[in-house]
Amino acid sequence: MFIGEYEHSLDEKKRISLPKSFRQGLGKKVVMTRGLDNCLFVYSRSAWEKVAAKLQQLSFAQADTRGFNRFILSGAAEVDVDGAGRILIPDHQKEFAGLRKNVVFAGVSDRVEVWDATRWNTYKARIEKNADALAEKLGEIGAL
Amino acid sequence: MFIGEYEHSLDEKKRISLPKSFRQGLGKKVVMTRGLDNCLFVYSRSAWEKVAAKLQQLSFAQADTRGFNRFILSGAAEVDVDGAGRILIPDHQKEFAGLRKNVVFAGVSDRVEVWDATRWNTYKARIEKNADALAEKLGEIGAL
DNA sequence: TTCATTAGTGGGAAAAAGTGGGAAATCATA
DNA sequence: TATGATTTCCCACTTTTTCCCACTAATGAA
Repeated sequence: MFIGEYEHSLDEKKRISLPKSFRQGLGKKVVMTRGLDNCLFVYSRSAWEKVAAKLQQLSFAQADTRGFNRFILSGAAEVDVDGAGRILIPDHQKEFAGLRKNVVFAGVSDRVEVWDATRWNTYKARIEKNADALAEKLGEIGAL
Repeated sequence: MFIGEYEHSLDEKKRISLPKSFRQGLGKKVVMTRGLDNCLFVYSRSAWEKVAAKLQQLSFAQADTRGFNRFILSGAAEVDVDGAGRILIPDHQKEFAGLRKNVVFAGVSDRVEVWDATRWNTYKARIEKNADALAEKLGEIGAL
């Protein structure tokens, strides 16, 4: 269970250190994928295998499942964690998530999300503002 | 399981190096076929045999499955990987996929796709735009 | 306060991946 | 058989990646 928010910086070699508290849960090899709202998702290898197994059941005959597979799989990357606890962000993912120097790691239950700090702050401001309203909605459907 | 996106360049001799991370999974001989959406599919020999077996199960009675068989099979070629990890793209496939100098390799489950970089970027922009709809689908199959 | 420890960061050197091009070998054509 | 074109093999250059070490700021204990 990953929780918490950490801001780290991406260096010129596109390396970034994982927050210490996430390292054990993620292991020495992680899989990063394109996520929603322009962030990246980071999974441990075992968590990723569950996702991958489901995707393999989809056929390539339909255009939308082809697109779906390409979005998830070609947008993913298996990444090694180096001796200092850092990972290397692939170019296409850096671009997708609009990462600049300041990057936020956010723990969200079974995955870690990677955000550009500016985008994160904008997004966070919005959800903080709407938190009360969201809570009411969730209450109505019996989630809380 | 192939994942990730890599951009390499096709040289004047129509050679192109396979991304390092795909080489082991593909082996020393690969099968390339016409793919869907104007890209090429690259399979390892063993993965290709599974695809071929599935195609053989399709009936010859219907005109469209005959056509599909021809599309895949007649456009296929077995290609050797050279000492530097490069393959030679046959002329008709180069033309089919509209490959110019910049070429993208995309790992998609059991196959590697080969795209002209420009076409890929256009296609990718489209699927990224539809990410929300795709995400709902992901939710349905319980993958995320 | 001082010292030791550790997380995060930066940079240099070695290694490897990707790329280009020449020479030998092969094939086709006259 | 001779000639030219194409293919194959090999070597070399350049850029990128990897590995390792070192610095700094923060933390906590003595």
